[in-house]
Amino acid sequence: MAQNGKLATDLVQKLERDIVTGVLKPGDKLDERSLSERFGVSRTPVREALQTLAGSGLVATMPRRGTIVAAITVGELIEMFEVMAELEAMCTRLAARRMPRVDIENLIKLAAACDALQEHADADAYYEANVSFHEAIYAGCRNSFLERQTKNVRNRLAPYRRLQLHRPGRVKKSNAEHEDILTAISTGDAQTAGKLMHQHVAVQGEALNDLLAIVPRGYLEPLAS
Amino acid sequence: MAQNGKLATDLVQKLERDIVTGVLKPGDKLDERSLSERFGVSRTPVREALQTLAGSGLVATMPRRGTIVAAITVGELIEMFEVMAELEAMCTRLAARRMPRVDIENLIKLAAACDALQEHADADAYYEANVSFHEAIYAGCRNSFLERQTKNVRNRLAPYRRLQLHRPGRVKKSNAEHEDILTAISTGDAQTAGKLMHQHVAVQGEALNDLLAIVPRGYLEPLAS
DNA sequence: CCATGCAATTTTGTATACCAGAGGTGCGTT
DNA sequence: AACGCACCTCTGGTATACAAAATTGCATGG
Repeated sequence: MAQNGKLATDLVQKLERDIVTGVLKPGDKLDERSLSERFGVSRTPVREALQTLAGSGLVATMPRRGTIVAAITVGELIEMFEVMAELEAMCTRLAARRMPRVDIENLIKLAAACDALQEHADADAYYEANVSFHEAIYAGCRNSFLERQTKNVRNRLAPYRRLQLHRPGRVKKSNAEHEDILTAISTGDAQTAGKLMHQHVAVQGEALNDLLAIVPRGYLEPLAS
Repeated sequence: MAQNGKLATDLVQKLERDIVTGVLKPGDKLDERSLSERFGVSRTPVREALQTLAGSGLVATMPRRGTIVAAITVGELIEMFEVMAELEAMCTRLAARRMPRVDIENLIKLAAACDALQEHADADAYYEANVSFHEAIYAGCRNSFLERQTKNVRNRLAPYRRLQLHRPGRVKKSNAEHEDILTAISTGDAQTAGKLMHQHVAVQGEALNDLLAIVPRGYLEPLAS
């Protein structure tokens, strides 16, 4: 969407990856000079990149105060999960109505991949597979605007979502829910598919209280100061 | 969200207003040098402003080709209305559950204001009143993230939405729908309120075909080139 | 010893200068 | 006369230099 110069675009992607994958943590300071030295470019493209990231909500910049990786408050996080559940439910409802057979076949494979990885200890691999499954559904809604919007919110939640994978028994249950969603989509039952997906996502938001007990103090609210 | 310098922020607001109110039309070229001369600043803050606007989707910039006011294709427009209907429905469902009495009283006043203006020829005044009514509902959902998200989509649709006001009989019907939504919210019937709002918004999207007959050729698709 | 105020340093915000790429125009050739 | 190539100009992209503001640390006074 936001097409800037080549250098700036590269930076956006690199920083985005670092933020989403957790290399950069919420609250981390993003100093323009250090970044420009680290990537061997001047401050101008760095600023453009930060600007773009601020637009998508991944970083927050306060005037004359600098830029940090967006540190979402608990309240915001709950709000975002509420919206995320609805967006994914909408994607799923539309996917149930519009997804062509061949794409559903592919979706089945992706769900199977999640299943295959659930026993393994490699949380990252499972996480990736899970993302692929969900993104395939986004694509299935045949509404590229909705798809972008949903991916955007998901990206912003990503730094926090990783924390929730470690909850015991959740992965197994999550996979079972995938199955149910899949069959609902497959039979074209849009209402059921949407409702199931809504629960599937909302349960993560509702688990925020549990999650807070695990999170290191000061991790979620450094922006509050 | 995207906090840049003072000058750049001013520019963002000015340009945003010009775009949303239709002073700048979709497809209009936004030349950096002209803008910097016109506002008496250098190109740097202008670029930052354009960057921010690109992030929110109001303008589109192609590398080495310059920046134009976002010209949405008909397909995108339909997609966006589909999402808009859902977002507003969600706001309304939540508002029905969470809106405090005093805010509902205010909402009643805003609906009355719409009613009062429906006879007048002044389309702009009615348009503003209508926006106020809808935004009061956004605020009522008590989810500031959802509120921002919804306003953003509304802004991006704004340049096109104005066209649809002139459809005969629509204003009267629209006001009647406001009444129904209002009573549903007032009685806390979230499901009904949401459904009514969804229809209220979606009907505008469905009317796109009618609308296309009115729109000057080349107005909607200049981006396609 | 602590608090308050001033100064220096660090970092962001703005301006300007320079470079590279894309598009248009004009001339030459077929 | 038409098509193609080359050059030129115009616009965006990048770098650097300069200015303003905020934080921090030190010094001085209570």
